[in-house]
Amino acid sequence: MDYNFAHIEEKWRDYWRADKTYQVAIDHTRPKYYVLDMFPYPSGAGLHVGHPLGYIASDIYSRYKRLKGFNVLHPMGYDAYGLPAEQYAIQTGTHPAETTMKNINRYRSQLDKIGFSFDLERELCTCDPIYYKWTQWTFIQLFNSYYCNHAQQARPISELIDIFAKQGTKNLDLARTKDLSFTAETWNVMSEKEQQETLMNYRLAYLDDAMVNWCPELGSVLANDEISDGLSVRGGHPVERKSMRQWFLRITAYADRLLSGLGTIEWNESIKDIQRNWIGKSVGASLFFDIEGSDEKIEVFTTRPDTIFGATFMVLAPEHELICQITTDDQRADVQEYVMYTKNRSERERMTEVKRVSGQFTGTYAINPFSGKRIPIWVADYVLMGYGTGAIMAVPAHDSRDFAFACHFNLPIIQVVSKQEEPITDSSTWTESYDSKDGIIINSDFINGLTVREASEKIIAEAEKRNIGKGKINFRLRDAIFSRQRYWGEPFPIYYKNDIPYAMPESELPLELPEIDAYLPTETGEPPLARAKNWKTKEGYPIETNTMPGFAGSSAYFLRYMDPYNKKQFFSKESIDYWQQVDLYIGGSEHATGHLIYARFWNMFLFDLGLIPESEPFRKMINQGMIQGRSSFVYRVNIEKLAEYFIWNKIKDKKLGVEFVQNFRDGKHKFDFFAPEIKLLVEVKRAQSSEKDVSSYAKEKGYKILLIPVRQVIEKTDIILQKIKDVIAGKEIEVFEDSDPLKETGFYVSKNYPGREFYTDPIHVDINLVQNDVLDIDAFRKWMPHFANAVLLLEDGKYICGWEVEKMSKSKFNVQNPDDLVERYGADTLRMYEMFLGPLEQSKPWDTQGIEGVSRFIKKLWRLFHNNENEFVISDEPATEKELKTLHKTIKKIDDDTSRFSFNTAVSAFMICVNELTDLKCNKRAVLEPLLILIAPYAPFVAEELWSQLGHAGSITKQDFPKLDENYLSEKSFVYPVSFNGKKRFELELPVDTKQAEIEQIVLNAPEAAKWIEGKTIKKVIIVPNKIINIVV
RNA sequence: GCGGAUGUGGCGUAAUUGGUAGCCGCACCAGACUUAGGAUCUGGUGCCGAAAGGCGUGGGGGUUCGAGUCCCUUCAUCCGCACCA
Repeated sequence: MDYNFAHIEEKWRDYWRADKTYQVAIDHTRPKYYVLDMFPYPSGAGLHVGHPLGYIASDIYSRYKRLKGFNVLHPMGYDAYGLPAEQYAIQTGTHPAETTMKNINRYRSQLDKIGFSFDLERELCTCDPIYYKWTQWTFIQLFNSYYCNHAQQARPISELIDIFAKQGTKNLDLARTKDLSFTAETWNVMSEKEQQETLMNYRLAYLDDAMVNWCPELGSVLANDEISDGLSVRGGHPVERKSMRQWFLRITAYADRLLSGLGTIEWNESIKDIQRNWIGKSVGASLFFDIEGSDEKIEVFTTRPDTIFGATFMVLAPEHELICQITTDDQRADVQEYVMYTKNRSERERMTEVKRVSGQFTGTYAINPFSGKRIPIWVADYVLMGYGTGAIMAVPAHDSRDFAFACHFNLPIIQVVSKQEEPITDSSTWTESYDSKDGIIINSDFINGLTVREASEKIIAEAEKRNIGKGKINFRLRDAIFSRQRYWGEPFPIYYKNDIPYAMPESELPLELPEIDAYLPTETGEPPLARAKNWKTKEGYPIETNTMPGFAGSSAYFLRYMDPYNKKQFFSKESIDYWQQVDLYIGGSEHATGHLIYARFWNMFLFDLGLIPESEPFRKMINQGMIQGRSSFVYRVNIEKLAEYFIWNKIKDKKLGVEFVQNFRDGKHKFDFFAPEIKLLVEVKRAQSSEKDVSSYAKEKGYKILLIPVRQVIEKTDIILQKIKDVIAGKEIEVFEDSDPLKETGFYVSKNYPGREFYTDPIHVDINLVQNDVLDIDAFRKWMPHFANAVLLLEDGKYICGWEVEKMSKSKFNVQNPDDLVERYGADTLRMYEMFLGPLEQSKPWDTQGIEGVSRFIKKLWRLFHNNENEFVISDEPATEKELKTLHKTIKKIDDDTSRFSFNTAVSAFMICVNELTDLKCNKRAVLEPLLILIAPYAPFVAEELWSQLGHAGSITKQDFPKLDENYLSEKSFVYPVSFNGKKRFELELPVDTKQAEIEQIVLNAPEAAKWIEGKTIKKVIIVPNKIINIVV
């Protein structure tokens, strides 16, 4: 047995590199297929076992597609801009590029070990100027574009300038920041500055003042997904709201297309749902309410215009601009106090105190435009300024939040929707609102008797007629803040002339990231780039000092892989025409509301420019599950005591015929067990320190002694018991010495537990076994069967320290490094094991215990080709029917499973196949050659090696997928399960072409059947040919 | 609260249209070989039962000759969003 994976894998890694086996080029004779992984951010911790899961899957699929005759583009690169490198730079002064390159090199070598079939020539890196030139270029295109809602398309801003000059804003429907309305005359007399400011209202990349999440500690603005519970995800620093001038991308212009596009792509429904939710389209109406004693109107957005007659008050968000104006003098102090209170309430408090009702009456009334009733205007922070208009009409009868508010402040509740078939109840006695849209309108004048839907339509039509409102669609999606006050990101190709931002000429790209002396904001709070010397254009104009966020570089990288060295274009027309779009994208679902939305948006924009043929970037996507860390809570167990009890219970259990005394004391010595009849001392020892002492004492007394190193207790119980039996049987034994009892104890020894004492060992325990911080002993024994009969001694019965199962991370000390596994088992084993773990899309805890099975499987495969002396033994004799049946069954199964990404069952099929061939002692070339091709995508190294041993030159990856011959699969007979009343009772083998009537005859007369039929009448016999026989009695 | 997903042996899992529940692997048990090897091989292994047999896919109910699979209901866990009007 000599499967030397280390040697084999090194050999083929070198071969692939030298041969450029995986290099691809445009080839019009073959269909293309583009398989993409989400490229990694190369963190300092290196790759962990969760990373390769998706990469292995995509690699198997790529290799599979190649065998199937496709020209496969399968590239890899690095998402190199990111906060960790910058943080490290701030702390140590190391240039982020240096840290990043170091990490990339580490990642590359780690990936290389696993045997991925990436076209390494196409590797890209987002922080490389030849790459980010095109990130900047795309930004300029966004800056120079506006969005026409009418055409549902991005258009050049130059076109808009012409339109403004001719007709102003008349008849235009544009994506915009604010509603502006001006004539051509007004436009034409505007100054350059005014015109530019106006254009800013329409650009797809624009500047605006915005409340942002400012983190003083990091000196940076953070995206919503970079914040959790009011603290920054990185570092956990407090985050506050602050108004700043920021770059935005007008992603909201694409809200509808981002939503409808989901219908055209093969993505996991749950990801689509997350995106739908994130975009948050609501159809409703915008209605205007008159304010008593004011010329102003309050605009509200509602999805339930049908309930307008039930609106008994209005609520404004505390930031609403009209509050100051409309508050009456006697309420002013209270309202101001309330507004201040909500302002100081942190984001976090607001989130955690959702249930708490608070608000303040302004003293003013509005007029319900339909009922004409006076309704009070309140201020409350359950209304958010960021959604809709920051004002609502409150319908307490049919909205739970309004209901809670009305109850708290004792405001009237009017029912206007009645569930059909239910009597109308007194709404003042309600304990909850009726929010359902299922019902008939009541108490509502001209819409009475209509359904909710009909009433909504009628109200909207009426409002439009009376010019007091209109139908409106609202989105939850916000424009993306695109500025970061950081160093380590793409600089904006923007300069300021008279404070007006202009795009730099494309010919000056890339605008390279300048060197600076420190990676911190300046004293005055300017971003780090403000430290750069001469950060100005040739003409001397200052350049933007913000940099782009992480998602900038990752939003279109998949296009650049198509033509990574093109200096003149983002990508050539030829390459985009050939590669089109990503056919299969594999990555984590955690990017659902970040990267995956931005990439779609970015792609749609490039589509609008006519640069790419598909408006969706990723045709099909698969999200691999998270691999979670295991071992969570750490218990300290007195391992010697544990071993003693364990052995003691075994001895009692086995009834050895000899009485043992527990804890035998003799003078200064204490032994764990003593059998007086045969003078046997048994001592469980952790270390060797006292062994000599003990054994000399035993010798002196004429006792036999069995010293058991602790680790052996658990692992070698049977052997130990055998030893004891031997002694009882009168055989002589020697003192058993273990060379290094401390080295491995059979438990996981935690290096991270600081106060480890001599007698104790921490044991990692599965978190599921811990409830309310206390270990479930019974469950623990089941989990670790070694302890089934042992008494567990936990210190205080409490956990000592622990952490929860969660994503793998370095900080949790449970990172599993794939390198170690490759070193120990080989890359082929790692690859197959990660696939064998379970369905690709499922989250699963990482557990290396099962890897042995896969390792054995590969050795078994090797042994089909080699004898015990490791000589290559392959026969050219024709294969038998049975062997061919096994082969073709496997071809079919692997083809099916691989094509539907069921890699775990494919691995299982390989195991079955190799088991069967081993049983058949098959070493026929005719069977093993096709099998090797089948397995090559899964275990490429060993496949290549055996392929070359079979005498082939060149790589196995260039072969064709074996052809299935169904003839070998056909069976002559079928073993019918025979059931009575649906319960299987016996089996019956019959030729496959047996007629139904004949089957019935045979079954009913079968001797096994008599027992079940006896004394009963047969009601029915169901026969499904070659499936099942069921007899109803 | 809303949306989505998942519940099958001691464990990871399998069962493509409703048709033999538990494939494959781990762990375990028994044995062979062995030096008491982190190697290999053979057999066993859902639960209860000596057996016959019974019970079994989170719980309850239903449809069906037949349900892990379909329907209703309920519980638990995980993920996403979360005062979105």
